Amino acid sequence: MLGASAPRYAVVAQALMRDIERGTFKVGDMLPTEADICGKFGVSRHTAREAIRRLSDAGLVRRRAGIGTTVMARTASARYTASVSDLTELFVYNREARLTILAEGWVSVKGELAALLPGTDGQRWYRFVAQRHVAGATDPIVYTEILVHPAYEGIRERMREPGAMVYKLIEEMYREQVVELRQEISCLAMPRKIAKVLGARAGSPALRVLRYYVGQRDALMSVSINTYPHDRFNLGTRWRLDWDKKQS
Amino acid sequence: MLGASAPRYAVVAQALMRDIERGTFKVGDMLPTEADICGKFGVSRHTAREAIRRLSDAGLVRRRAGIGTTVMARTASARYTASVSDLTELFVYNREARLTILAEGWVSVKGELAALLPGTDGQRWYRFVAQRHVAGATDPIVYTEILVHPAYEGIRERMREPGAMVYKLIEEMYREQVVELRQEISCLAMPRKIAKVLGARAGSPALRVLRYYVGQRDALMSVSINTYPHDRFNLGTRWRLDWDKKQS
DNA sequence: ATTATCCGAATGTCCGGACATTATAGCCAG
DNA sequence: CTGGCTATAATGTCCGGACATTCGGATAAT
Repeated sequence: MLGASAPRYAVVAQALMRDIERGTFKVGDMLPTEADICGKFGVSRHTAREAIRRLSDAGLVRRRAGIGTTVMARTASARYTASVSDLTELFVYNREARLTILAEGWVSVKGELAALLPGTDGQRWYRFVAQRHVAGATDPIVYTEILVHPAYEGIRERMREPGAMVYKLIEEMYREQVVELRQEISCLAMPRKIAKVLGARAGSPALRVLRYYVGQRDALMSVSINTYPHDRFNLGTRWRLDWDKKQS
Repeated sequence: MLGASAPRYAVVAQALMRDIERGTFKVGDMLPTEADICGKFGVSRHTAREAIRRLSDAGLVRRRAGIGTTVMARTASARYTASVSDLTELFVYNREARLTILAEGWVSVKGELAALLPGTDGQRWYRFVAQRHVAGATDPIVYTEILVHPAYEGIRERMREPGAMVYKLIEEMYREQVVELRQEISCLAMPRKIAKVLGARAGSPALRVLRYYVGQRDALMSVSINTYPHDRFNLGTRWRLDWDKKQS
């Protein structure tokens, strides 16, 4: 399995992983303590810790001071991950596109809207109706409806600045980070009203992208409803395999 | 910055990070050696290593035996990442959907197809035309055209097995892993031919999902072209913020 | 019965030292 | 000038020990 010259901690880690995979230590069980491992393998505590650290890095175990080491997973699951350094990278053309606000104001969350905003029934959110278009192009590339939680209504003063992005403004003005972005993509026939704004044919294929901006403790901060004409949308994602969370 | 009770290695790590961010150590520069850090901060080598390990885990530096520690980035870039344990999770309904092959055979890569398969002009690939449908439903949920590199043609023998997935078969039969999946989503009017198979209206909104399965050394292993009717597609992705590659 | 305190067990932090491995640079012989 | 050897410097591995911190449970006090 491992070469003769493999470091001792690697040998110990390998053995422990094998035991976890075989079920000798089941998920939820406690791994032997560091002292036990030192004794069983005849290594120093430093080496035992180095081995356990590997398991921890791989997400196989969880360590807690005063408690011990708990087995969390049976195998070091290889995962496919996609990653961007900035959310704007997800928005294809949006980065260089300019936002033009068509209308704005307070709305009560009810009916159709309440279905979109879970757990906010009855609240009043601030809404922007806007479009984005790139310099030079005649038609906009997206029609967007942006809903902002009342706690962050202050951003409305700066939404007309060039390059304004809702989540960036919230992070700047309120020092609260967007911790999660949920994105849902579906497809529909271009509604007549939106078609007019976008200069597209009503009924032609269109993409609907829902984006939920979520902060700490699952707090919903903002939602945007984006409608793209079929000829102005293309979303690419690269999913790469990595089992070790390190190894850039 | 750090509390009075912060561990020493954390203090050292913080100081080093600050120096990197301020440009005292620029990207490409060598970080001081472990011995230097021991001296400058008055800590043991173990503590210095623990501190540097933090930087390494954060992707800020790269360590090489015999060389030293090189600065790789100025800031521990917070990244938004999405992750799945299995590629099938990306395919929404596909997991429980059954594949039915409508046609198969060898095709020469040229013209329209060559534009889709970069650098394979003139090769002969194996092609499946298929559909997937879930038990109970009358109409299929997706029309799919699967192209397989000639090196993996052997999978055709097992493609009719229930639950067959191209990339799983390649991994099983050829012991080569799919290291990367590139996915491109766009939108189009449902083509007449496909509409017939799917039981959808020609010209109605449809989603086109292109998937490139890539192995080691950027080797293109398989490509699939999927067409979904608008009412049978919904793609959700969760992007989470994490600056430390650990911290499950 | 409830609360407070103490103790033991486990991981976390930190020190000192020793030798192994890896890569560079420079010297030297061919 | 080229090839190989060696010295050197850096990180990697490993040991031993010590004390700190954290947590759960047992014990004692209310």
